[in-house]
Parts: sequence; structure tokens; C-alpha cells
Amino acid sequence: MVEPTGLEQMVCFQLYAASRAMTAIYRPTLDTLGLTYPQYLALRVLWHRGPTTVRELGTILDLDSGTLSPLLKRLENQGHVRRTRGTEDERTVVIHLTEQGSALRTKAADLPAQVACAVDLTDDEFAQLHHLLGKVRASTTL
Amino acid sequence: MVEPTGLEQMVCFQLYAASRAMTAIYRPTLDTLGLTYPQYLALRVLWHRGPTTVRELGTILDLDSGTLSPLLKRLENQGHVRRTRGTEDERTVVIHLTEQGSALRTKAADLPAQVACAVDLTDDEFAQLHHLLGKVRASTTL
DNA sequence: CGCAATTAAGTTGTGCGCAACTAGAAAGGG
DNA sequence: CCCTTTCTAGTTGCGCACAACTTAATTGCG
Repeated sequence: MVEPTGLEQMVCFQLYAASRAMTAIYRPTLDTLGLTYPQYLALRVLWHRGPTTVRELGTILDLDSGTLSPLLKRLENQGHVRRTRGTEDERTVVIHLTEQGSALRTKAADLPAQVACAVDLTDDEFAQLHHLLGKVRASTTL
Repeated sequence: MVEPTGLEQMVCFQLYAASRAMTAIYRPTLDTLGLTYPQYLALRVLWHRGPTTVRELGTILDLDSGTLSPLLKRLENQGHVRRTRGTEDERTVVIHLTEQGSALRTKAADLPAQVACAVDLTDDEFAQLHHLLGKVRASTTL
């Protein structure tokens, strides 16, 4: 290690820089769909889970209502989702995909493959990276 | 993998989530110093390199002037740095540490160790992670 | 039951990131 | 030497993240 900066520091910075670099790969395609990366993540959850409360989205994406509320409002204004009060528990707000929001799924279908191509890692390396990032998240969440 | 989401996607999300989780570890200590994580990164560069132009900082941190200009202005308002026009090339702005800014270095000295402790990875795993993140950054920067 | 404690979502305020643009200085070619 | 092109910072605008707070609904304990 040539840097006199300390390894953990570098890992943290690498994490910070790599995360931004990765989302930058998504940006051009997401731009054509009129989506940001966090909006895309929220839609993915809805595509896979169906109707989901704000709280559940927050747990899955590790985001709070301060981030999600305005984000979901923008998705609603764009016509991709609808927000309805939960019937059983009126504190909750359930997010539903609209037809338009569901249709986006096929339009965004080839995004993961694009990204996998752009990033020069083998399947093994992807798996390793995934494993290590999981450990980082696990040790920090506790 | 129970998720039907595709590995690259998950890696990207893991990257995004792990990066935020990592900076969250720094936050409590940085709060006591009155710094944000990006401000801390900028100061690290100055601690190691001495006077540095905005452009050089941008290259090292992979940030543009739209991010750095206001960040550095805040660091100047806090008394940690001074900004002076370059003498040879008057387009450039050189960032200098003040006494106070240099003094912060010792106060932040034990931060990396704290973080290394908080994250449950072996030295080998840190090295692996560092290597893989480097590859991600390299393949995306090109 | 009644009421305090908890919980869900939203709001406000601050600081990034990043795109798009501006102002001003330097470089370079005719 | 002038003028276009390039380059450095800075500004503006938007959308996250996140802390702190508000509102309203639910829980649960005496």
C-alpha cells in the first residue's frame, strides 16, 4: 500500500467512489426513462413485491421517510405509482404500481446486463464482491 | 440467492447501501469535529499533500467544482482552510490548511482504527474488497 | 376504559453529487 | 497580434440522504 492513509480509509473511500461510479453507469439509460437511480430501486422493489408500504420500502432500501416521501411523490407525479392509505392501519401508506409503472419494467429489463458488461469483473469476482459488501452491511447494521 | 433480481443489480445496490453504511460509522465522530464525510476526505488530501488546487482535489476525489466549491467555502467559513488565487495561473484556486485545519489531523487520527474495528472483516478481506472496488472503479472510469 | 408511549408518514433544513451554464484567464493558430 | 478554443472555478437548480421535528393513528399498560 503506497498510500500513507490507512487501509480502512481507502476501502471506505473506494466504496464511496465505486458506488458513485456504478450509479453513473446506470444514469444514461435511466435518463431516457426519466428515472433516478433511487427511483429505479424503489420501482424494482414494487415490480418484485407488488403493493408495498413506505415502511417496508424503507426497510428494504435502508432509507427513511424523509428520503422516500418526496421520492415517491415524484414517482406519483410522473404517473408510475399511486399512494393509498392502508385500510387496516391508517398510519400506513401503500404504494401501488400504475399500468405505466408496470410497463417500465420491460423497458428497464436490459439494464442489469448492460451494467454487468460495463464492469470488468468475472462472475466469481461479482460473487466475492457481493459477499464482502454483505459482510460490511451486516457488521454495520448491528 | 432468493432474489430474482440479478446479481449485478444486487452488487450495485449493495455498493450503494454499504457506502452509506460505512460513512454512517464515521458520522458520530465526524459530528464531534463538525465535519461531514466529504469534508473529511478533502482535509485528508490536504493533510497528505499540502496546498492543492480545486482541480487536483477534484481529480483525486472524483468530484467536480459544482460539489467542491461550496464544500471548500464551508471549510473556509469554519476556519479550516484558506483559498487563494494561483499566482502563476490565475484561473486556479489553491487550498491551504490553516493552523486550525492542520490541528484537526491529530483529532481525527484514530478515526480509521475505529472504523476498522466496527467493520467485521479480516485483513485479507479488506485487501480483497479494496482490490475489487479498484477494479470496479477502473472499469467504469474508462 | 383512559391515557401515555410507540409507530407511520410527512415536513423542514442542511449538505452533498451532478448537470448545465457563466465568467474570466490562458493557449495556440492564423 | 488578434481571435477562437480550451481550461478553471464558481453558480444555479434538482434530487437525494439524513437529522430533527410534527401529525395522526395505534398499542398497551394500569
